[in-house]
Amino acid sequence: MPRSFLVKKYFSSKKPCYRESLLLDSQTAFVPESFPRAALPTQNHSSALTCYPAVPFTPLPAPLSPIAPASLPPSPLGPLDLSSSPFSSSGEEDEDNGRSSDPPSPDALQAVYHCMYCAKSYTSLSALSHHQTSHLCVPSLPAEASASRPAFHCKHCPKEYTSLGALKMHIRSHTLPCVCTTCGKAFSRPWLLRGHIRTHTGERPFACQHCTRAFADRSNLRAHLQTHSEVKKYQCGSCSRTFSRMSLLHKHNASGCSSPTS
DNA sequence: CTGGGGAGGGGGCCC
DNA sequence: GGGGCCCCCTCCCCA
Repeated sequence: MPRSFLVKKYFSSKKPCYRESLLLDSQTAFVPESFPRAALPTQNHSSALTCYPAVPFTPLPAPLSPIAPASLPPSPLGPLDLSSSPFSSSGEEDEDNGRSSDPPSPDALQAVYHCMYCAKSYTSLSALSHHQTSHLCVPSLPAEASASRPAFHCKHCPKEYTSLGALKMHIRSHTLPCVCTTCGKAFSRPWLLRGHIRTHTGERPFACQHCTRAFADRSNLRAHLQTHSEVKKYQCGSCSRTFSRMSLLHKHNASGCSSPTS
């Protein structure tokens, strides 16, 4: 059984902002100044299913603009909340589906239209309408608001979605159409299969710039990069100790954090 | 017990 | 609308 069907995420209170987290992870926050930025490979591993090219690593050219790690506010739950830094003022990084390349949020302008689900305000009705649709996939909708929305139910599990596309995507996790020709293991998406195939081929296209290690998975490289950082991404709210992984923080908390704040 | 690597899944964004 | 890709997250296992 897929592991993710067993346990859902511990902390999902904040909607992830990928644009923001990408900025933090790969550009600024979690790489101490003593380390240059990691060279994450660009999107050139898409052909792993059919061939296994040697992937060159092109260091990202963006300069370091580090946020002083020592000044990071403690965050008892999950990642350090760097969104509260001066680089992301309230409302500036709108959670408008992560499309932060758009003009600044209307929050900074004269807001006229207020969202009925949250505190956001917009200067145009269209912007408000677009924003409010983002609430319609949230299970905690007001009943009267969700009652008129179509619901697509998964026939394999109790989950339901507001769009057929989302449901189809979910159903793939049940049907597992991507099958490894080597071992027969099935996956929901092709890129998952590609990552799995690397376990057979030994391909490790994601190399650490700080040591000789290489990884088959970008997420694992990212986690590994945390080990090179003196200030880890996840911080205990009680003892301010930092950890490279959320799971380590969970273990730390589960074992009973008795360390006084130092 | 802790830290880290390996493997994998889900949701979301972009093209 | 679908596919590709990304990020976040989790669990398992081992040193």
